[in-house]
Amino acid sequence: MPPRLHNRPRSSAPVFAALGDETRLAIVAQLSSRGPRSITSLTEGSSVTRQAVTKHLHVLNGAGLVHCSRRGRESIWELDSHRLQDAQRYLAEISAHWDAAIDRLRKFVED
Amino acid sequence: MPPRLHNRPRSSAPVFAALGDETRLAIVAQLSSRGPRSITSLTEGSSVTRQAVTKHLHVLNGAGLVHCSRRGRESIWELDSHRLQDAQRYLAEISAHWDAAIDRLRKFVED
DNA sequence: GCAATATGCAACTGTTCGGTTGCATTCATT
DNA sequence: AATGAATGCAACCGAACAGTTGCATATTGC
Repeated sequence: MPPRLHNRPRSSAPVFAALGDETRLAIVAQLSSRGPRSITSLTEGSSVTRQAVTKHLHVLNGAGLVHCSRRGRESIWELDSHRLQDAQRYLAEISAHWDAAIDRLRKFVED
Repeated sequence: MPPRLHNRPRSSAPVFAALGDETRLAIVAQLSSRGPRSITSLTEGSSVTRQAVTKHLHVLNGAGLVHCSRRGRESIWELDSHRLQDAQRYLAEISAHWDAAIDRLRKFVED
């Protein structure tokens, strides 16, 4: 593996921000369940304009959650699960840590 | 367990939106690691105003991530891990489902 | 070549958001 | 009762955001 510089752990906040919109979350869910799709295909399932979907895709791309590849006249967007898993781990750590602390507190109070 | 009406599974988008801000994520992390705290105590660790912290706490509260209880002249804010775990599960499902689909696709292509 | 399809780009709009400042209120302590 | 500490409330501001419309560009298929 090549050594990578600038490798400090980036915050998960941008990922959460990207997922914090109903439309975008729906896009992510659709990509996850129905596989890589074109913009028009993604727009059909949505209630907003194609351009709105395009914008959301770029936001998701900026958060490292999706990437696209051109195929003919359409661009196929695909999910990228790494950041998703990072965010998931982050949440797991926080709630686990919290629950452990609460448990300790409860046992302490019960004495 | 009392039967709860209006129990349809609420979207995780509001939770993600609440976590999608650096300041709020820092507050959550601080509550998780240092336990329930007052607003002033949370403000000390932050770079913004007390009122800003207050606003963020209300946003987190709106997403069901924290709750507060008055003690004397200070209000103690506490983490609420349920929604956090919901969101975590949601992310786990999405990425797991996606990875499984990708695996199937790879095996299919390799034939 | 031409019509239809798929996307890209840019400007514009109303709303939400993060943050601040100023002032009022509540509570503890002496 | 009076001072200080902790919080609540409200108005305000600039920036970011979600979404739209209009038009340009590229690609497919007949």
